[in-house]
Amino acid sequence: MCENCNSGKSPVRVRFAPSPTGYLHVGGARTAIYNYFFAKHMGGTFYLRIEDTDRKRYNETALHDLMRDLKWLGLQWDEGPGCEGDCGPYFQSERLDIYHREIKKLLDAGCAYYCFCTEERLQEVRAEQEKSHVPVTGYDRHCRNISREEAEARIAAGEKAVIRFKVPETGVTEFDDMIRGHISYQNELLDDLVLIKRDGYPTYHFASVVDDHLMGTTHVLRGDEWISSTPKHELLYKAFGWQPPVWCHLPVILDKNGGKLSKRKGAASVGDFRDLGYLPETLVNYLALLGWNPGDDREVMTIKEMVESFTLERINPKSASFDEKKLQWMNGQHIHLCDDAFLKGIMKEGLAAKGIDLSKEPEERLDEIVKQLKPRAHFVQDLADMAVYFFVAPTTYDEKGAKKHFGEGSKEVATLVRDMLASIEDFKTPVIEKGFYDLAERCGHKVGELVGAPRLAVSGVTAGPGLWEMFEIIGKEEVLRRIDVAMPLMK
RNA sequence: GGUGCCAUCGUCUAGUGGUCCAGGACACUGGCCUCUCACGCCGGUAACAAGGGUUCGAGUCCCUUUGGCACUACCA
Repeated sequence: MCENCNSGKSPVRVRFAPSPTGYLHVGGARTAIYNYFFAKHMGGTFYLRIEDTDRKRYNETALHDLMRDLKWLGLQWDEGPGCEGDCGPYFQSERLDIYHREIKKLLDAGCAYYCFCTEERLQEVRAEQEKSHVPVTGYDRHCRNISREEAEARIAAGEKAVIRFKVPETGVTEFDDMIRGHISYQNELLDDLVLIKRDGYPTYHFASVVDDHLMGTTHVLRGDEWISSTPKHELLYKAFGWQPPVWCHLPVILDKNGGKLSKRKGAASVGDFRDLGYLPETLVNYLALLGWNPGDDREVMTIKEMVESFTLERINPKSASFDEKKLQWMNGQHIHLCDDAFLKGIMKEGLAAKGIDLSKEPEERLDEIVKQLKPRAHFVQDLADMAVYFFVAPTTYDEKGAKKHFGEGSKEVATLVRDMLASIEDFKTPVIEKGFYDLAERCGHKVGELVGAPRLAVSGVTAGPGLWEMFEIIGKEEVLRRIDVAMPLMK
């Protein structure tokens, strides 16, 4: 073990310590983001530790997805699974010998004891407490005074036991939280928590304290839900004679209505948002801003910029509501920030998935399409979705648009436009534009009255890039052909 | 029930006793740009939870109330 990891003036070492039981929730993702930002800002180490001590809930797929999602977000860990460092193993299930070694210290020091209470007895105690409305709840310390000798004899005789922490019955446990300040708990309200379970695995409380110390963790940035267990952890550090880390409890992320963000009600995991078409940069940026700000008015930022500005002092204690509208806006902003070549790649993939063959497409034509679509995209798949008609003629026409643009008189207008276009030799944007303006003047229409029907005929929809640009990209012959095809639908 | 945490526009937030009749962003909305839709630009609506203190002065400090959330497992 690397006892020297946390010796002396140790640089920052932080961790993300998920338990592989389900998908990576955005709340968990933000915890990872803050840990990552802090480590990188301080020039420290960000490590990943897998808290797989619950054998019933362990899920192999969850573990795989978790690491995939973290990498997708760009939060590559410096140490952890796949990047062994000096403090491994990074799976708690592989550290059982360590926990047993450490629990012995506590047992020897009289800070922990064996407990033989059955599940049933515990339930009865709990039920009794609930019924009588006693202010102090939790384990009644039934086995607290069984001597070490007696306990070991009973275990040798085949009895099963857990090991509990001997929490002081009086006094106050205090600690400082980086973002909430000073917090204190009366010890009498704390119960003797289980450290080692009946199956020999440690509980979260024990394993995380032992590992955080042994792995040299200097700052613990974790979810709010841990705040009420922190006095227990603090007491554990004290029992071991170890220096506790700097605590930093992060507020929760709520849904639009202030409730829990859950899959049932919509997107809640990193994977959900990826599937929806969000860029990882967007998600990281948005999540980071949910509870933190750089201290100035910047909002759309790159990961590099956020790392540079990140400080714990600027994290908010207040829980925040997730606003997908703003996320959407921000995705558009990040799409603007992407370079065209990258976006072209995404568009090509999307089009290929739609069965469109791009093998004969000149790259310059694809570049031009990306240029036109980029400011209009809010989701990554918008690029391919909006690009389809550049390659395939529409087979249907937007219903509302047809009502508006294929109505009385549209055939006449379309014919005029068609003939004008047919007469253009150099089918380029400025020439097409001039053609429209000249035609408008000639026939006494406004340009606006000339574009609706041709746009719908050629693209099938009413919204999109500038018509002249669109026509140039699609090309003269095809534009004329599409207008001809739609002509019978006009009146 | 107990304990703890939290509390500025609908939402994310700035604000660390005077420079705040509270600033920015999203959303909403009026307008500009314009061949459509976006983008962009200019404007508008909109908040210090309530009540007590402390202070010459409070969004900022203290107390109470209210509300929200978390924990109260041999799950994390």
